[in-house]
Amino acid sequence: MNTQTEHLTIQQVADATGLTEHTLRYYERIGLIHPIPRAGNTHRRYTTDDIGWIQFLMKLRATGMSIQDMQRYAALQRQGDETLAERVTMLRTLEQEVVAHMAELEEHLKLIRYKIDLYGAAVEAQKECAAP
Amino acid sequence: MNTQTEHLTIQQVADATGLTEHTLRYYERIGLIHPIPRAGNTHRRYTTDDIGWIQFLMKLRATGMSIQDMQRYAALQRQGDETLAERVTMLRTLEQEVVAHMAELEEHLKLIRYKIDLYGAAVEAQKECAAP
DNA sequence: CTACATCCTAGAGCGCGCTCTAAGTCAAGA
DNA sequence: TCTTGACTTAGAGCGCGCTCTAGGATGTAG
Repeated sequence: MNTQTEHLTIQQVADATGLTEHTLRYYERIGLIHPIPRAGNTHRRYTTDDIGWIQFLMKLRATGMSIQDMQRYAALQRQGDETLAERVTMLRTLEQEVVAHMAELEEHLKLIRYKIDLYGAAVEAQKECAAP
Repeated sequence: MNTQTEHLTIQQVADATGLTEHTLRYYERIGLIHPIPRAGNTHRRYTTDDIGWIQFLMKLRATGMSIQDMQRYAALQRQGDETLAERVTMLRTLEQEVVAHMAELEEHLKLIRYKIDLYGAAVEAQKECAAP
């Protein structure tokens, strides 16, 4: 299951994920990321698995999941398999929220496009009137 | 073009739109809503047109447009027809952003569903093992 | 050994979008 | 006349999700 191959610095992980070093430390502090083992008891050494988890976190964020819910999810994840059912429940809830959000966006997109067409035509008309 | 029929109190507008009175005053203060005329020089009296505009604002917000951009849009709107072209440009930009955002959500939705299926199956397997 | 980059922690600060407070005005009804 | 309650303003406060600072420790190349 684990494919921990490298020992990556925080900078490398920042580059790989697009998060800043600040944010990576912050995520660890608030429990979104497990306590990263240290080289010489100070400098963090991440694994490629950690990058995978961080990228998953970023996807959860991008769907609109709150930090609080992500903390809950991360805590469950760390507790192991007996929390699978609860995690599935969380994901199902998220799925429904995302679907609803997309439907709302779709709806608003229609209005935006309607206005673009309407105003776009008016702009064309303005140009004609301005012409000799 | 205008269909101003009623003179509505701020409370009625709050009820009609779902915004709070606080937020309505805030939106007016920062220029998202034009200065609402007053009854007896104090109490605001909205029109049904105002409600339409506010509902449009709420849709812009729901698409993710920032307050700053909405201020710009509202200012253009008040300047009149010669700003139509610029407003169309803003709407086109917004359209693209919404489309991109929806594509991202769609992508993440796939992952969420994949995990639901995967973990869901694992949960079923757990139940079977627990059974006599 | 020195210089320099990189990393560390704890905690303060920030931008956004509201949300609420305090103190006061005003109008209508008992 | 008095009370009640809806409304007003200016400005403070808040929750979120980072983002940055200060001050210090550590690792690596020359």
